[in-house]
Amino acid sequence: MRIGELARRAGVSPRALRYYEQQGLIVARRAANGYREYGEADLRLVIEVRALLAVGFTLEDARPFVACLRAGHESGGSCPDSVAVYRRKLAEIDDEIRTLLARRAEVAGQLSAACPGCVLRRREDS
Amino acid sequence: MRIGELARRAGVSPRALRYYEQQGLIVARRAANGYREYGEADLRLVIEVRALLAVGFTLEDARPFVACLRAGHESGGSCPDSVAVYRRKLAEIDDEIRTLLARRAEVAGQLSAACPGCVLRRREDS
DNA sequence: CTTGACCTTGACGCCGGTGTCAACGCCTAC
DNA sequence: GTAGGCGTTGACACCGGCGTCAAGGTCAAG
Repeated sequence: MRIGELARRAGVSPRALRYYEQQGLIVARRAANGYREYGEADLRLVIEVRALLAVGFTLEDARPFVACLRAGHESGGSCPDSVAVYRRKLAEIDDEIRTLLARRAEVAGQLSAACPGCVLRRREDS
Repeated sequence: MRIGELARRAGVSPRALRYYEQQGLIVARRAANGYREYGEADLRLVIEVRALLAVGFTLEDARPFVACLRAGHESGGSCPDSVAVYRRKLAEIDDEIRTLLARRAEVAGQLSAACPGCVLRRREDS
């Protein structure tokens, strides 16, 4: 199938697919006229990438997953490199959550300091 | 004082101060030779802005705080517009935290699905 | 032959807060 | 005079994942 059909089926834009190829993920073979030709397996790759992007992964993060699928594994996350990325991502997310919680506390503190009584309506702000 | 001294005292770069001015915050008066001239009050403004940026506010968010300080209030957060920004920011932060928690759960779920036993070492992943 | 839907590559725009460089002016000290 | 340490404006670079437009090639249907 060509890029338009794959894009429709995967729910992405052709531009995104070309970008993925430019980044070295999901490289298509070319027809005689220069058009990109994709197979069914590529649809799975795109869906995997989109799922990863949706949960905050970068394209760089998605690389091992694509490689894992292309290596024939049923799940993109079942290879050691993918698992490593999973772990790293979990750590990053935890860091961000901690940062946000600290910020939230800081902002809430500033608010209650600048405008006493403004935050009181809630209970668990101690 | 001129821009270099203010920058040193506030712990920011002259470039940042020019940018704040370009954005309409902390506009300096000009000396005869065109140099920016700042007063002590401006130091407080810069410090306020930096404190807000440090907790995730944008320059746009910082605007009411600067206006509040320039209006003579002791705290930049004690004006109604500032309080509104505080509240909005708290809501935004809470949203981000919720999003991150959902992502964390999703990633942890995918990891445990792709690699059963990888996540088991911890207890509170239910 | 022409239309029109599809494809190609290349390149700029976006967002925010700067860093960095260019090319120049001001002012003091030697 | 001149060195050099300050200031000025203007403009490009960055990051990521595309959107969007430009200018053109391909191919099937009418």
